[in-house]
Amino acid sequence: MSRASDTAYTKIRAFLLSGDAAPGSQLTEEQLAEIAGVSRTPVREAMRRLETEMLLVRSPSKRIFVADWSRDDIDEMFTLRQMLEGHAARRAAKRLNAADIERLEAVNRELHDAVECDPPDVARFLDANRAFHEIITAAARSPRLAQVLAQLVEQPVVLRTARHYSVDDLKQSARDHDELIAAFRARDPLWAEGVMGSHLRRAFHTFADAAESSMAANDVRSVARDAAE
Amino acid sequence: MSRASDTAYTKIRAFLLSGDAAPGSQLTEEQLAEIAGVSRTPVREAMRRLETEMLLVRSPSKRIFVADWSRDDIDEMFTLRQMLEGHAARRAAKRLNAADIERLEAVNRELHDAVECDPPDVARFLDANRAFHEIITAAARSPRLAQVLAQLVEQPVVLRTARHYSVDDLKQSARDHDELIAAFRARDPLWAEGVMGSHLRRAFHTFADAAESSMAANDVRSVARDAAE
DNA sequence: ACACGCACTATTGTATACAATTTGTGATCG
DNA sequence: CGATCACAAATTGTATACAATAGTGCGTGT
Repeated sequence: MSRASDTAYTKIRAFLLSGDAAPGSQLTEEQLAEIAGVSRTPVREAMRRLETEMLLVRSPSKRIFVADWSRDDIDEMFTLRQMLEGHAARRAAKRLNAADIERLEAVNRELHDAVECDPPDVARFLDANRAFHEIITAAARSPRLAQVLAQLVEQPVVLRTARHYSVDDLKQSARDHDELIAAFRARDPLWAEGVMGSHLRRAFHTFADAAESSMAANDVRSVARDAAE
Repeated sequence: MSRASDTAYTKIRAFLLSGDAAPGSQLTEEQLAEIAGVSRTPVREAMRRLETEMLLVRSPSKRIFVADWSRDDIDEMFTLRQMLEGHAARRAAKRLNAADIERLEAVNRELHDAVECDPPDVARFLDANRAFHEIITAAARSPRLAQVLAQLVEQPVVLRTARHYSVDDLKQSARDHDELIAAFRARDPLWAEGVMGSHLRRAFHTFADAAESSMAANDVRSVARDAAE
């Protein structure tokens, strides 16, 4: 993270996830430069990245605002992820070798541990979860697919989702991973795709249910603030 | 196109498609700045965009090279497009209104005209084709889907593909569009998805066949140069 | 009172100079 | 002869100053 533009990216991203950034509010390059502690030049590069990740949006007159996702946006995100990660799982099933599966199991043991300790360690869960999905994406051996997915898997959403998980949800998530590994061992692409699909779709509903019960209006703003505490 | 960074984007892109840029060759920011006639700052922004579109590639040491697509890359691109545009067609079938369909028909009449005149007007065909697909993508009403697709539909590939089209291929393409419109009129999502799928998959094979027969090695370089004349 | 326009402010866009990093080259030593 | 280190050249990265543009508010004329 030595490069200033990477520093800027990381810090601005952290700022956007911290909850101090109200969705829909305007930001200026200078503000962000101050937050990141670098000049505007690297900030602009970081902004481009955050824009393609849709964490920031630009008005027609080039001013920048904190993204404000509707429930439909989140739905669409999970739908696309299901389609693309399902495809990744299908390809991975044909390509994963014994060593890869070994790594998946190691990561998933870590994930189980994070869930079963008391209290569950959500940060560790998230790390292991991300590693797990990344191994599968990498095994699909499709650079474009990997790139598109990276752009689509907004960690803020994953984070918010995980915060709404009950212990049972977390355990079910770990069991999904177990079953995925089984599908990979069997080299069964359709099994893998199916498990991945229900895994992600359930995640969406966990999020949507929690969001609905914890907010008044039909958007996710209050959830964002809630999750950020 | 007043902004220098947009100018840079357009000009560099044109340069990359012109064939003067040998795939795999290194470029420097300064060279590109000269080509675009602006300073390095806007060039860097343009480069970021071209990088996410995978027209440019960066080495680990941050040097930039003209992208060099393998046959597998192209295959993967069409596969992802089929998946995502199929999804778009499915959604569009449920959302297109009478006016939208009217516009689709107008664009497709234009496309038919471009094909049926002698000799066929490939540039007009490409314009109409792009417009047609964009109407459908827009009708899917999914900003993320639209963004991902825009990134995936590399015009260079579409261009190369179209250059290999015979008159019959062009006519079949126009007929596919006719059938898509019929599916939309019937509001049948699965019909629309199916037609879109075969439409794109056939395009891939037209490209792959032509590429194979017109080159010695197992890559697309010679095709790229050929298409660029 | 309201619309219009004009100046002023805030913000983004571009160029350039300089710093940091990487790569290439050649001399020196084993 | 080959490896390695040091230094030079090429390239990318960052900061800053200035230019262009969009938004804001105030004053004036009707």
